[in-house]
Amino acid sequence: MDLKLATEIAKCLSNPTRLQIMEWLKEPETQFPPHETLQHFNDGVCVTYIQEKAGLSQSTISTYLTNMEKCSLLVLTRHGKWSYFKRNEETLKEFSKFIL
Amino acid sequence: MDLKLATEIAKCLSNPTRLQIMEWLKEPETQFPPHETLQHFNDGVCVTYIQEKAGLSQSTISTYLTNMEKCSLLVLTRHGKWSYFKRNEETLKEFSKFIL
DNA sequence: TTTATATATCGAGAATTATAGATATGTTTG
DNA sequence: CAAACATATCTATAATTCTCGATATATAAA
Repeated sequence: MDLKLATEIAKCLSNPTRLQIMEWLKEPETQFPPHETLQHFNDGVCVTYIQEKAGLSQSTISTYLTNMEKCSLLVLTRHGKWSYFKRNEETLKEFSKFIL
Repeated sequence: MDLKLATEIAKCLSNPTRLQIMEWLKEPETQFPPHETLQHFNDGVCVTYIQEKAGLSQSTISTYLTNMEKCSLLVLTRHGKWSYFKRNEETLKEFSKFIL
């Protein structure tokens, strides 16, 4: 973890909606309805569910999630037409270690 | 630590200069010259030293530090005409706990 | 292979942040 | 008290971010 990456990560966390998404993704089972196709949350939550819960536009949430994935805060897994996002705990630990 | 405060903290950390200041303040002895009046770094580092090292204007650095203190990332102690800033490790730990 | 669905990307205007110079405030020193 | 020094605040402009609607892309269903 270097200064540049840590800055990008902090930028992602510096918006209430994005930070809230990170919190929601700690416990997808209690925060989101189950997915029809996937019977578990192993790969995270689809964009639509996150978008509906956040209440912002589809394009905004998609951009958020893409950027969060680019700095490795989130892991993206595609299944068919769906994109599932989950937290990358390793990055969060490294970021914590960097600032502490 | 709630979402609002955590967002403010992340905002402070989302700028390379501010994040760098937080890193410098981990080891003031190795990063800054000794202060003439204070013989230790117990209360942190004065604004001028930080400003000179960062290379931005006095007003910009003063604003940075004031905001970082407002969200309790830094602790301010005044001695005469000097303002000394040091890290608030407790806040950093709480922030880490919040995101992990 | 047309249509519907899910997500990504583009372009633009509004809102916020970055940063500086000028100036104000408070402290020390002559 | 006047001058010098350290820091804080004000004001303004440049740069960046926020956020959306429109549109593109990719997959699935009819």
